[in-house]
Amino acid sequence: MMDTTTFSALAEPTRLRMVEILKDGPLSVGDIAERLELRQPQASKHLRVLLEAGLVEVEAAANRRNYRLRTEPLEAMDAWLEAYRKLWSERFDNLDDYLRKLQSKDNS
Amino acid sequence: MMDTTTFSALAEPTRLRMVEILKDGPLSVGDIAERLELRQPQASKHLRVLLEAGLVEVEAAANRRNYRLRTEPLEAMDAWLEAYRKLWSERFDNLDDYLRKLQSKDNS
DNA sequence: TAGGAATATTCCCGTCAAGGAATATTATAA
DNA sequence: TTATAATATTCCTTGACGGGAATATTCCTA
Repeated sequence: MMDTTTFSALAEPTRLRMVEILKDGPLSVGDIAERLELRQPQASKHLRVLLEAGLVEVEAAANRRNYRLRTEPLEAMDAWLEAYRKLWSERFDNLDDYLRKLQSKDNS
Repeated sequence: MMDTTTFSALAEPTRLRMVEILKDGPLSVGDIAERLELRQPQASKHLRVLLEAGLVEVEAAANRRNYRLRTEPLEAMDAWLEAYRKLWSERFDNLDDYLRKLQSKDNS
């Protein structure tokens, strides 16, 4: 059973971009706001949602607050997806079978 | 760049359950409503969202409409996750390194 | 301790999504 | 063609969400 909180958090385009930006390392609120061309309050608000979803963590550094990506929810998504991967690999196998049959017909 | 449509669709618990139920094969609206204890209109409405998100496809069969899971959006999620997998595998590697160092210290 | 930079929070407003109930639509069978 | 089963759509209401603007908070530094 997958927690929909992660999906909710990532369903907002700005927050998805935040996650993508944070992939390369922690950033302060100001940096994030600047890169995404957001006003600071909006950045803080979206970061709060990501924080409560467990997708980021904060570390206070002097005046700044550095947000770092947390991978646990993404790992959970990855694990959730596991049950579905066989669906498209099966299809691929079927196609593979089909192509093999075609080839053996060609050779006969 | 990941389309947030998939996340939006899956952010709703009922729709996520629909996807999970459809993993084992196509189902009619009535079957879905029954299994999830939904009223039929709500089932239809949620299925419409999934349909527009490309997460399901419909096939009319007599009086029924059978909804089948489509894997493309899930494959896209899987591909999107790829860029993040190294984040937790790296951590694992670091832990692995750490444990190796501990062990070599023990042996000295 | 006062000032200022960085960040968080609150309030307000408009929009949108979801459920309930009723109704419309489609297709089958008699 | 008509009755009925299965499904879709509409209307209504309510609550949550996101942006803007203003303000509060926190922490450093002079």
